[in-house]
Amino acid sequence: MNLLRPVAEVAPDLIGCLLCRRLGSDVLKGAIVETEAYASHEDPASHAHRGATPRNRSMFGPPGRAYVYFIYGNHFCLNVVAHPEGAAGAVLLRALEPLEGLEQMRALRGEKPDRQLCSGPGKLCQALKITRELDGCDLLDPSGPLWLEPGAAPSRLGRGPRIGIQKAADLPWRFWAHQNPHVSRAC
DNA sequence: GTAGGGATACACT
DNA sequence: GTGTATCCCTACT
Repeated sequence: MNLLRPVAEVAPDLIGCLLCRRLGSDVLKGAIVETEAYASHEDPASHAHRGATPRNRSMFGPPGRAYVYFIYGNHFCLNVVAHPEGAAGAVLLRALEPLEGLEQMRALRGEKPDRQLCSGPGKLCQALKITRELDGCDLLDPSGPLWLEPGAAPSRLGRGPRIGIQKAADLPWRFWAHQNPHVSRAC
């Protein structure tokens, strides 16, 4: 995975990759089924739009790191930092298909149908116990607490506008695995 | 459909 | 330092 590319190219490539989380002696795994790209200052919906701040500093750091932020007083969102040299950007992970460690996920999320364990950016962070402590951690290090592994790309990708934003809502920078029941919403 | 929640950024003293 | 508008959501009705 080459993360030194524009986020709009990296985001679709991350679909199908595995997100792995180490919790004690257990490893939780899920396949990424939905992402959104957030670019730099040219993207008004991106946190990086108005320059670096203490909150978004991870977006300006090296690609391959995690950018975790707190939103709406309740939820965390996990991004993969990716951008060309000198820019900033991140790919928001919006949904996972749970593969391993479902017992742990249910314990963290409460008893829910499997397809609701990770079908949203806040949900997947809760299911994998992702908090701001993981902000800035190296996702390319399999010995760390959180990392990415290559996976099988789906045969078909869906593509459309991003969710929940006001600005640049027409850019088709949301990507998902076509007809996968674990995406946050059908399209 | 809408209530709820807390952090953040920025414009003002 | 204080006030306030905004925010990439979830869970409930």
